[in-house]
Amino acid sequence: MCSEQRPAALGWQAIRDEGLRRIRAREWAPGALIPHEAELAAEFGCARTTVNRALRALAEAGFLERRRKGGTRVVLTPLRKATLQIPIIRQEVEESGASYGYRLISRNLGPAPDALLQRLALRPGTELLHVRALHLRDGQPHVYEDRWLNPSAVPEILEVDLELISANEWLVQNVPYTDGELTLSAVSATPEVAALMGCTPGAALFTMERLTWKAGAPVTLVTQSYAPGYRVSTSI
Amino acid sequence: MCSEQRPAALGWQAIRDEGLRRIRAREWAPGALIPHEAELAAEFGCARTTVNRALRALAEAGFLERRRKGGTRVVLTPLRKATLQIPIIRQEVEESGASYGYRLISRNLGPAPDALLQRLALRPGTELLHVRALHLRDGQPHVYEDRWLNPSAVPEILEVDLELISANEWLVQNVPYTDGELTLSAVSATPEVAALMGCTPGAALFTMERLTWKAGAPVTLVTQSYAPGYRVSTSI
DNA sequence: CAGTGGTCTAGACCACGGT
DNA sequence: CCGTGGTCTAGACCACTGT
Repeated sequence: MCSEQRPAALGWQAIRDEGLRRIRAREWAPGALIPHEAELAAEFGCARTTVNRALRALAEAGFLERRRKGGTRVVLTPLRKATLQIPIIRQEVEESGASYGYRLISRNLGPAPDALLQRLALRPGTELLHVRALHLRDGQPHVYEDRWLNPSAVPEILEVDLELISANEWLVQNVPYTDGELTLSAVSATPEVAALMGCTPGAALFTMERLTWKAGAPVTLVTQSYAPGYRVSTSI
Repeated sequence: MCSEQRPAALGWQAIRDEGLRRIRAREWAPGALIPHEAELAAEFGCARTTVNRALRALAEAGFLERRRKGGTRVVLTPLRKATLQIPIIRQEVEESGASYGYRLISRNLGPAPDALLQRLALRPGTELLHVRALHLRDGQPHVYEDRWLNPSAVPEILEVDLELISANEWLVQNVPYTDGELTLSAVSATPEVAALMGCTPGAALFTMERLTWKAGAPVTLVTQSYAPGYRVSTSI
């Protein structure tokens, strides 16, 4: 009946899945090169673009490593990746139906510790703005925040009334684009933090540290410690 | 000189950046619809495919929400996403130049607590394999692991000698594909765990809990608590 | 039903980076 | 140099879903 029958069109997801199967089955061995895009396109009977899309997805998921001219290799150590959403604390609190509050504890402009400046790649003696604050949830301490800001990267921050808006929100709304680094850890509450948070000294606090850069200059280093019992979930 | 001059070709990244700028500048207001792909393609003088690529990137990054027929909206709550790599403990240890060791603490097959079974959506009375183990780094306790396995999902696990290979590695190598859920928290070391880990009771332990599913059936629920001081970093 | 995003194609050019 | 992946194009058809 039909003379010019095309092979059933494979979607890029099908090709991705088949690639994943081959990786898992060791048909594509760890560390080994896999066929070129063109070759796979011929095998699967689709356009190279489609293969590209599939292999790109596998690379983003951490299964493959791709280099121009170098070809595509199966990653030796298949680290799984999880994407976790970094909440804006106010929104996270309000969306859970609780009321949000913010309390500034201290705000100081002055020379920062040398160890910190070294980490930020700043000259010794540079002045930073040091801000400590508490995020409240239904009036109870929810997150303790310790933040260093670099006025030479964001001079406007010195004019902001940090009693009214948290540095976090001001930055999100006013600093164009930042790349940075996120570090997660568990920290024991110091006596001082325990007093502020209303928890027992030594309690285990889930802690996120964010270091952000704007055009090569450090903008802020913030450490946020959540009240005991906080959990963050994501699907993998 | 040149008669048919094309406008300078914009890469999809440039369009993505311009889109991000408009979102940040509120030119595309939170919650509002943005122009169709075709419209933007006309504006930027490129193919719709290119616009699609850019908007898809912004959607994956969490700034936009897209629906067929519904159009593309700016997300109301711009949660930033971070992807973190879930290490295979053995590899993480060995790559840092340390030696890796694994010690099985206990292995019991029997009825599981009802609360746990409820969480796994299993019938009360179901038997699970309960495995506790220690991952060692240079002979020192590094991670305490408490794991529940569902033999009805992976019956082969009952035949595996868990003294020789950690359940984690066996699963990675033998269970085809799993989706699941990852939960991060900070936990205080119980006296028993502290004794096993060689740390002080109450110490803050960074803890990852993973619940994985295979075709609708729960495979394993594992809680891994890292020795004090552990940090996990990622770029954002 | 109709509008919007999702995807595929065939071809082309380019950028990177091993050899 | 030259092979490989990265990307763009113009057009097409499809899938989902709001009206």
